[in-house]
Amino acid sequence: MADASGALSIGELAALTGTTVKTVRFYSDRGLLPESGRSGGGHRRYRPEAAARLRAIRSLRSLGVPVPEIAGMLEEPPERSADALDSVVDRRLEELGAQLSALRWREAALRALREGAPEQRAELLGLLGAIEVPPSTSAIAHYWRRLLPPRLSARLRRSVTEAAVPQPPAEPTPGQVLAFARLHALAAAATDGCLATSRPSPPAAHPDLLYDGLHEAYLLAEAGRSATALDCYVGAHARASGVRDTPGFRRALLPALAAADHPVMSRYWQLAEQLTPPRTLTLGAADLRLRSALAADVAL
Amino acid sequence: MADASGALSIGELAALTGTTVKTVRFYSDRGLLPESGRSGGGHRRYRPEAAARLRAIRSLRSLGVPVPEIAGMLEEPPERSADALDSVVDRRLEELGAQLSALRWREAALRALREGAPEQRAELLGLLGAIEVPPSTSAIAHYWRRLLPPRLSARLRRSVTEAAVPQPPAEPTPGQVLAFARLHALAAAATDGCLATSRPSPPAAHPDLLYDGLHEAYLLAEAGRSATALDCYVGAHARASGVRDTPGFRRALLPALAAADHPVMSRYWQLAEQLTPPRTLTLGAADLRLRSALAADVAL
DNA sequence: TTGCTCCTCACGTCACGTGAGGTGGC
DNA sequence: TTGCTCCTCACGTCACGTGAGGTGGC
Repeated sequence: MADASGALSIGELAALTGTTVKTVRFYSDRGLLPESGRSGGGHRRYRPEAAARLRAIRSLRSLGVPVPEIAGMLEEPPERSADALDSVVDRRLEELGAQLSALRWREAALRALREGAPEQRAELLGLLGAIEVPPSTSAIAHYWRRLLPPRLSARLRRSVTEAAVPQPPAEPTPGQVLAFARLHALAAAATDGCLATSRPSPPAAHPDLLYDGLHEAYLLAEAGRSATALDCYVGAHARASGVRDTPGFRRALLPALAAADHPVMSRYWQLAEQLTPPRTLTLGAADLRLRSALAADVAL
Repeated sequence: MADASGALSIGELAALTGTTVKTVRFYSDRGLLPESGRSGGGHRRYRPEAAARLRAIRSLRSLGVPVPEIAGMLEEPPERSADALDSVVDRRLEELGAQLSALRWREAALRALREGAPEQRAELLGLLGAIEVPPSTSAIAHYWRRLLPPRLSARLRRSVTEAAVPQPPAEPTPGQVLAFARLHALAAAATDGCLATSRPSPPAAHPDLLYDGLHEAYLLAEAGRSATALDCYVGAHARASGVRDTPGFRRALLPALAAADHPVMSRYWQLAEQLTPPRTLTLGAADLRLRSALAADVAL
């Protein structure tokens, strides 16, 4: 029981707030909870206001705010305390967002592992273990940077890479985690292996002309403007080679594109599609669509 | 470089697998990664197979499997290893589920705090800090168990409590977290305060008859069978008092119910509704609907 | 005097990372 | 001999919980 002056012992304070003596001692030693003094025998004494302060500390702790941050907050003068709380809460929300996406990714990865056939497990474990949690696209982006023509401008190198590298979804399905892991493995193998020489398109004399034109063609194709898109697509290839778009060029273009194809690329786009939001074309799918349009056009 | 026999030094093994020497040493000391021996100077040596084992360990770690569990798995004989992996993965998925719901709850709680007006912050912090993360319904269930008539059978006590206590949602909105926190505070205040004597219904001579009948009436009301529901509702009250359902009883029932009302209860149901799935009636809403039906019936 | 509370170390948790201080191996 | 690798302690992380061994206070 509190004495006549209202001072509390550590046990009373703990009981009053539903914590433990050990916890109160811990905060006291860290300076979060000032003692009003010590008794003759060295026992801590607290003022009644300490209960409210302790409850506030415990509330913040239950929301995951670390002890040093709480200490910093409590040191602020009263007029700054609202702002201090705000910034602590905002920081916590950011951290929580990152933790949540990491856990969601892990959960989907574990499900992918469980859903796999027993004899696949070892392979799956290797694939899944090779990606970070949460995942990083840097290996895939690096793969693209090496794949693009060396003479491509930095601007196009950046924008093509951005368009070609799928973003890991915030709430991935097991299949998407697996697709991402396979993409990662594909990129890693190509980067430090012999496949680094494969190219998504035939070598072009003027890569900037080619990629700027392709970009426009893909946008037109996605917007459903097939005829204009095809002209733009062929025109880009023609300009890149320094020639004009003629029926003969169109006939020759198709086998030239097919010759530059690499099986790894179709695999890449197939995986990337699984990571792409619905109703959005990957670059690979857009290219494929334009090549069919070209084939139909040439066949006329 | 590995020597003629293929043995690896700790640094080679680390480089080969993309880990650090410190990490390899750690697993070695824990017995997860057997050394093939030591060199004259005490340097660890590893067989080439150690790389695959180390990669498997790192994969499992990246999925959050604790080191002792990995150690247990690796000690299993090969024919049990698939099962061992399964059970490790299942256990991890369970833990992850619990962690995810705790984090989602925390996130919503922090958002609720941020969305509140500055002058409310202290009160909100107190409310939110009083509930566990993830939340427990036990305080609210306890409130109900004390609230129900002492002579009610254990069966009905359980089923009424189950129906009256809302389940915390798996993906709560900030508003829902706040509603749950307020319910919790309401229950806690009533349990250890003077409000524990408030009753949701007038004292009944035969509480089992009353609650069984009310349960049926609520189900009928929820199914849209209003007329039958009203008869059932009034009948339950009549039987519980040992009388028959007459026009006079109906006229007297309405004020009797109103007299037994308590403002805390309407607050309770208002909060509970925010935690109830859409298109589902709370007991309170069902009761209210039946009382309006009774009022309309009496007014005829 | 008997319980109960309270005190101060010291250690454990989990998976390593970071030195310190010293040595092996090409 | 010079770098580089490797060795073994020992300590730090985070927020307490768990004793041990001793004492205050009614």
